[in-house]
Amino acid sequence: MKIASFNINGIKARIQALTDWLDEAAPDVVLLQEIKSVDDGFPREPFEDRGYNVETHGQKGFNGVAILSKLPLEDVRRGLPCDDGDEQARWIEATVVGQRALRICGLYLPNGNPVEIDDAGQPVAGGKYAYKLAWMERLRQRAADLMAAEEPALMAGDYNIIPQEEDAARPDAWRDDALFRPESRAAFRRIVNLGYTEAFRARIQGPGHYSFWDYQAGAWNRNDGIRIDHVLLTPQAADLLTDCRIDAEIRGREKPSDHVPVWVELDV
DNA sequence: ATGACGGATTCTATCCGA
Repeated sequence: MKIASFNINGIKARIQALTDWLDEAAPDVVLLQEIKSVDDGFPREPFEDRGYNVETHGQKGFNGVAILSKLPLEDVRRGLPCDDGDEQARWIEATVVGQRALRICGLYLPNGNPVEIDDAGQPVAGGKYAYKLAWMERLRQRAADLMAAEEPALMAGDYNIIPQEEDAARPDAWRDDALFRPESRAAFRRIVNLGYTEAFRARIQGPGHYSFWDYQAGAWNRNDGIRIDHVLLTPQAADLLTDCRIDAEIRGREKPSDHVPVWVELDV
């Protein structure tokens, strides 16, 4: 089963690029981020015509996540638990019903910029950086519950985290950014250290592998990228991992997203 | 260099992203 994550930066603007990629890559499941659409405005037909079931968790203008699946989806849940009235649509999960049940979670982790830190080094309450770190703590709690279930499950999406220096072409340019700050990377490690396998690094080592290139300043042509889209696997899912790739080349096509898909193949 | 580029809504301006 081929499962992909793709931050498409606006579903309505990406119909052609997304359907072209779907026809070539033929993923069984796609976790989409930044659909930038309300549920009723999501263009379902191009995907249903290709045999995908569609589940969305959208909001007006920004954010929004969705699942496309050729297999049936059950027990769809929207939003992280204990979200305390979080209005931002950043989490959707469901069970893919195949020969073996697989729990899949799609996430769009907050960017967190600008970084606001007080004199004691604490994130300023109400700021975007504090929101990012609080969201990551809620994610950690959900990740711990998933781990405790001891079943095949994955959490994939735009984590807005550069895990290591090798995951940025110019790490020094990101040193004080919310994507690379020590607090952000530590929060990411607290999740991975619950026992998750970061699929890409389980398969491929070394620098030069990116999933995002800014639209500005010719970042793609200079390969000035960062790797911020990740797939985390429970041990029971990691046992099934046979491949993980980043489809970087589609960044050079017409009207691309600024992110590219990352996908895993699971022997299920 | 509080810039650029691109998508969306508030739409010939502004907000947001990374």
